Amino acid sequence: MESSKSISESEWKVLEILWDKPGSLIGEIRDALSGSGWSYSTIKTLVARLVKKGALRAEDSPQGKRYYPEVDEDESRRDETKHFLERIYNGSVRMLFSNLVKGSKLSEEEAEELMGLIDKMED
Amino acid sequence: MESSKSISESEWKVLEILWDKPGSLIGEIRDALSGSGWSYSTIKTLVARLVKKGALRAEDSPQGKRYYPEVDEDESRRDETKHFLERIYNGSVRMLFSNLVKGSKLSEEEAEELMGLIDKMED
DNA sequence: ATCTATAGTTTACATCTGTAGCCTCAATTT
DNA sequence: AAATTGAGGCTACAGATGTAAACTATAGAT
Repeated sequence: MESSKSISESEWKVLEILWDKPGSLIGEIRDALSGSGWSYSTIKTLVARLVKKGALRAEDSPQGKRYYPEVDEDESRRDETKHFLERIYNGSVRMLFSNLVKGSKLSEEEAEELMGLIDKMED
Repeated sequence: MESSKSISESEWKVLEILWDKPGSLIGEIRDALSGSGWSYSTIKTLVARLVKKGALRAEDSPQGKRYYPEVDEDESRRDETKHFLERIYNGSVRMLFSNLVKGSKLSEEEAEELMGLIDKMED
């Protein structure tokens, strides 16, 4: 697959909008991001960077450019997840959940059960 | 707790060594990171940045400075995890799980069960 | 005593990220 | 028509990050 460049946290938020409504115009993206606190300029920059990185495709239309995701949502999430797991939990889902379980309201038995299922899930 | 500055991916690898062997000397850190491909200079820079960020404490000793983590391992992992979940899964462990379970060997019932436990675990 | 490897400190430098302004052209409003 | 607003493209600029060299002070090797 296309060795996609890494997507920054801010860019990700923009991408999410396009995953939700592919083909949005820049104005629609801006509307969806009202409340983000970003200036219109910032939003344009983020969109431009995503296009440059190949994560979005811009297509001309009578209403202006329409933007489409070029990367798959689930796959992108999986990539991010994998990277995160490597980074923080040495790639182990078990370690992740064992950490999450600490401070949760699960009983000892439930925790045991959860971990058992996780083990079954992992390769 | 001190609102600790964010720790970069490279810095994290250094921190892990100190979590494993608190009080290590710079040379021991370097040894632990042979194989990382980093130059000694780079390693020194990373350690210095961690000290500056308050994630490590340097303590003089007859053998040279010994470095100690000033941030808790589990807590740091939890912070990173929380941030990751917000970023990618809208803060939902459930959503993360639903992504992870795709392509796993769990049966439908097991998946259900896991899901139940996860729901119980979340706030 | 001298040389050398290591530790400690400072500086460097390109890229990425967050955040935005400026300029121009076209459409819409007054 | 003049003024305002939005789209597109280019430029900016500081802080974070990856990666490391340079310089200095030392302590151990010869």
